[in-house]
Amino acid sequence: MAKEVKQKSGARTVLVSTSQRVTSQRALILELLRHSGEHLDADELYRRARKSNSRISLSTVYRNLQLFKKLGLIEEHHFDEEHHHYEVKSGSEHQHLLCINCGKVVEFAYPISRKFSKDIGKQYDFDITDVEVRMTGLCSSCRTREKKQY
Amino acid sequence: MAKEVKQKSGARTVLVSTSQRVTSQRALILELLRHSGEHLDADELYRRARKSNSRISLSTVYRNLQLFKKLGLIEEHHFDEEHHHYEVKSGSEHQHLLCINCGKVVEFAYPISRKFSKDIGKQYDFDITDVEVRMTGLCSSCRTREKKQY
DNA sequence: GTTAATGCAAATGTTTTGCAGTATA
DNA sequence: TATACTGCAAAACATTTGCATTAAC
Repeated sequence: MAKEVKQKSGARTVLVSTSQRVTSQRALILELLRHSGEHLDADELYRRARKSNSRISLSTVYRNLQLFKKLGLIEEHHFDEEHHHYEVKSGSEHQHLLCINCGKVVEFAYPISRKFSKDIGKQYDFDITDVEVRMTGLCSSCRTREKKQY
Repeated sequence: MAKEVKQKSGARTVLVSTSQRVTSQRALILELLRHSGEHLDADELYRRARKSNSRISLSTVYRNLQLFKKLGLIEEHHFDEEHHHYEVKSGSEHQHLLCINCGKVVEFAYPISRKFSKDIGKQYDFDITDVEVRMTGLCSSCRTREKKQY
């Protein structure tokens, strides 16, 4: 199991220790994920990466996102039905609040989840490794112009 | 906003009241969703539907799943990255426990979520309509043959 | 120098769409 | 009978893969 790593140098360590190569593309993708507060999808990441490296390919982005996920460097979220979104693992548990209208994502801390997951795990005989809480609704700005159209 | 409907006749009412037609395909799809305890994906639903109606098309399945979702008759889940899974709305809050190895899904009740979502909603000025808790881990049977391969 | 990683293009798999025909209201 | 719904085939979309080239070790 890959250990949790949060720092730039940490990511390098993980790559080296699992005998993967530290390429400029990997460094760039991690850099972009780390510095954007948002949750990026593969395509957005690709678009931004091209600004620094115009020859980078979308498959490289996909391949490395998979790798980083496997190594535990990033987390994957399924906010909407279209794309996956990625963010670097922060270490601290955090959950998501999602506006169904504008798609805004807010993170919040949910400290009880640890005790709670222990209980549920015991009850159903599951060895729980991850808890995700997602709340959806209308954010304040969308609420003011209160029209949800289908 | 569509009102919550749980019964067969209820679904018909919703369709009629929104001036949609009650077709045999729609009845069949709802029937299948209602009677399988599992969370089906579009393709599985299609496969099962063909047993009763061999001429039904996959696009009809997709189109109607979208419609039912919009009408609030069913819920959509993104358990894995490949497909969406659907289940009829039960009314009662329930959350999911997911085995990362075999994909088994267990539902459990999480009663605190209502109070909790109220707090979070107030804090971030969100009007929260839906809470989803998803825990992932290893189920007991997968745990016994403890090999997670990548 | 070896071998893993890349870029490209082509393939895959899921979901959507246009349109002519069919069935519901 | 009017028109919403269906089935089909083709399109669109995200994601993956094969392979020759390039770069990290």
